[in-house]
Amino acid sequence: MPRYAVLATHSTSQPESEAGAASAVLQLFNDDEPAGPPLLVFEGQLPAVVADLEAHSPRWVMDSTAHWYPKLLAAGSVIERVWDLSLCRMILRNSASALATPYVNALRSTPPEPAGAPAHALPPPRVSEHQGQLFAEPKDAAGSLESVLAEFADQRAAVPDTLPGRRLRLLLAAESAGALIAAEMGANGVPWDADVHHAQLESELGPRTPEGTRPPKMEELAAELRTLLNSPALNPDSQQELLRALHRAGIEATSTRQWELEELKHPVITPLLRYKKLSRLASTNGYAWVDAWITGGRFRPEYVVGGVVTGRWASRGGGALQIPHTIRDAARAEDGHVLVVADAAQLEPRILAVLARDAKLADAARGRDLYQGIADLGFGGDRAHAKIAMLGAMYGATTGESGRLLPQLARTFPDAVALVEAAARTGEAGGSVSSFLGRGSPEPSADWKRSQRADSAEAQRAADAAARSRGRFTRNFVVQSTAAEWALCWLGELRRALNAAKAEGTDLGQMVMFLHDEVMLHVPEQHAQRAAELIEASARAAAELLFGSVPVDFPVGIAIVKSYADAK
DNA sequence: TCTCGAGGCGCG
DNA sequence: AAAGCGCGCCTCGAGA
Repeated sequence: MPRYAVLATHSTSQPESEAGAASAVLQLFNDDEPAGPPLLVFEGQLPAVVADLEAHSPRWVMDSTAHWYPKLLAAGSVIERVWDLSLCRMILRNSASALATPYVNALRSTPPEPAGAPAHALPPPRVSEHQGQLFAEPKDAAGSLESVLAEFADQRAAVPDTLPGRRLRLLLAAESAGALIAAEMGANGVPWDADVHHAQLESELGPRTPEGTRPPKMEELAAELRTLLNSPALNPDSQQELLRALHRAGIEATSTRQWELEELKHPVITPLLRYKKLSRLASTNGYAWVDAWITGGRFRPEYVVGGVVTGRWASRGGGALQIPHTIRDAARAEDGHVLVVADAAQLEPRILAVLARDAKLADAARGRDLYQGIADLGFGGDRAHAKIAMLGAMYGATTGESGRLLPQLARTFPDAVALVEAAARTGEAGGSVSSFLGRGSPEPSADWKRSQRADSAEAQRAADAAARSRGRFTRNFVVQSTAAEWALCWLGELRRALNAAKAEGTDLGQMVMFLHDEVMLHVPEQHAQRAAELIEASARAAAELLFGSVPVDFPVGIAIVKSYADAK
């Protein structure tokens, strides 16, 4: 009964045999004792070996779930639990809850990873306590057995047996589980009806034209713009040309942003805004997008766990997290199925209520409509103002209506406002803040630190602006990162529940999409209600797992629909 | 010719 | 209605 199954790349100088190269090496552990020698696994045999071992529910240990798991999934092998070294490494690097072991210190002394780089393509630093140095160029991104074993031990040793340590351990487990879910969702994909999408494009843009040419309805609008602006050669895709043409027509715009154009009164504004809308649709989610991303009736994006500093997922390719509402009608359940779409209602202010132990805000958060609750307690029932004030407090708004409403919010919910203000002050001073489970905000960059040593009035203004900007980041970080943890726990609990149901013989369907605080399941029609119940139970379990017993509700809105467009 | 930043806008 | 946070993708155009 192996407790851990460590998966690594088999590195050898031996020439490939007739059977092919050994692609992987497996080391099983009973508790902390190796259960026999490492096991070489040849190309193509790995999924079967994994599936066999999975009967014992080991925790798999691997450098990168994103590297290994898609191959296993493609062969039908599902993993229950994993410890993802790459993801844990990123968390430990920034976490104030991690012990300052040589391993953690070595991580912290490496230069920050380039922002936005693909998580599994980052060069994984190899740390050896014996040599006390980092190897910048690993032989293989999937890791050798020696390095995987060493780093696993290093990572476990970096988590103390304290309350912050136990929370950190939960975070590492949840992040790793997220890697499994992300790979599974990516493999499942959102059921996508290309015909519906094409019909939508045709009605908006007109019939498909050759690549590199303007769709008919955009061409018509472009002609109209040229006439209205008296600019026969205008290319409306060029901001510079467009701005010049607007100025020539006496329109005093400083940019071509939608919101600025909307303020202006001129016959050209309406067709121009229409052109920009269509242009966006055509270029980002047009015919080419369907060609590139819809295969076998599914949209299969790549989710990037750990791709956002706050712990949210990012995505790569297809703009999976930015699917516009206008084309969501193309996300359609297959025959005999429905989409069960659930979203956590006003997640971030509810999280703030817990973080700040703000009893008043917790009162407001009891029930479905938190903003109405805030309005009733502090804004004379004015929901719109309550919402603007709350969002402004979490984002750091200083101007406009949102800024003006902040004092009113602070009077009613002093603890909640004090918490985000304190996070802002910490960030402005160059400090770091943390999520509830211990995901730390990144250190300020070297440029930022340099900016704070201003030697002139002008530089001082820039320094202050940079400080305020970082304050807004850390202010939001505490809320967004903890919300991401709640969502991760929600997904983890839901996955466990779905797998348990499956083990008992009921296939409730697949998780097919995740969007920060929203999850979509593709479910056999007859099980829709049961799936909805599991989603709600998972939300309650997530809050309990994360926070224990707290007086804040985390309601989820659930829609059972055939088309994603009908989800809200 | 290619790369890369800015501007803009889609999502939460 | 936009503003304050976090992202990814597209186009243009400047510069190597």
